[in-house]
Amino acid sequence: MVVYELSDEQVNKVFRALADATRRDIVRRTLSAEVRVSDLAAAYDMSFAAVQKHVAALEAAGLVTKIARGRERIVRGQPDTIRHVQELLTAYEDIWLRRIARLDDFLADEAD
Amino acid sequence: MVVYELSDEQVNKVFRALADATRRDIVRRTLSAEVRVSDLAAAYDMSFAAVQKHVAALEAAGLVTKIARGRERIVRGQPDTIRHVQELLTAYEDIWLRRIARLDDFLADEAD
DNA sequence: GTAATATACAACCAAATGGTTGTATATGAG
DNA sequence: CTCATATACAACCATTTGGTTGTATATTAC
Repeated sequence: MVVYELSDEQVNKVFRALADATRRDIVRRTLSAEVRVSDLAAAYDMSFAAVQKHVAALEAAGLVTKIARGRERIVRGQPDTIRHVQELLTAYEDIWLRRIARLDDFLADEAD
Repeated sequence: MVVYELSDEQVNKVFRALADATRRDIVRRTLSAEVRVSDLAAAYDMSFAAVQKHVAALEAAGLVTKIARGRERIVRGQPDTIRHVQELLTAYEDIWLRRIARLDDFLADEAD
């Protein structure tokens, strides 16, 4: 049920974006409510520009989108991308399960 | 059903480790079969030491384990850690779903 | 015992990352 | 119109990353 494949580079960006506690917190906040960039900036002990960069990284990864509302920018989390990563990890689990299945078959054959 | 919580730093390492196509490929290979470090090194167009570093990053993240067998090191994927990341992402989806539920409640109240 | 193999690890380097400050621009308030 | 607010973005810097080569050590093969 995958809508479109992400390129390796896109997948890199998504995982890279999630590899930072501040960015994960931004994703959490923007999934539960729409917030302005300055709301986010107020939440962390770093400069506005630093938070801006984190939001930009998340946006490039497709984990959030920014829409203009007057002079403000509303940041919204993108659950679709989260789901996409989950599907990717499920594919890894499937690889593992197939291996287990092969081992089971092997053991069953041995028992004959 | 989370067995133990991963620290922010551990989560960082896991996502960081997955943010590289070579490392994701190593995870795939080691999930479907046990391979030696040199088997992996033979698979990529980079030095043995570079592959060693990738394996070390995955090991630090808990995505693979290395066990000694004579002079060889057998690398095995760790599906538990994959599953842990999936659970983490499910928590994000839940945040989103709770938001949707709140919005639904709000709309239902409006309709009264 | 000697040679070959498998791995480990240090030192080095270029590029990317994650922060900073400073400046510019667009919008809203009075 | 003027001032304050919200954002954008460039330049800079220290640290980390992802690769390299070179050297050392442990195990296996002959």
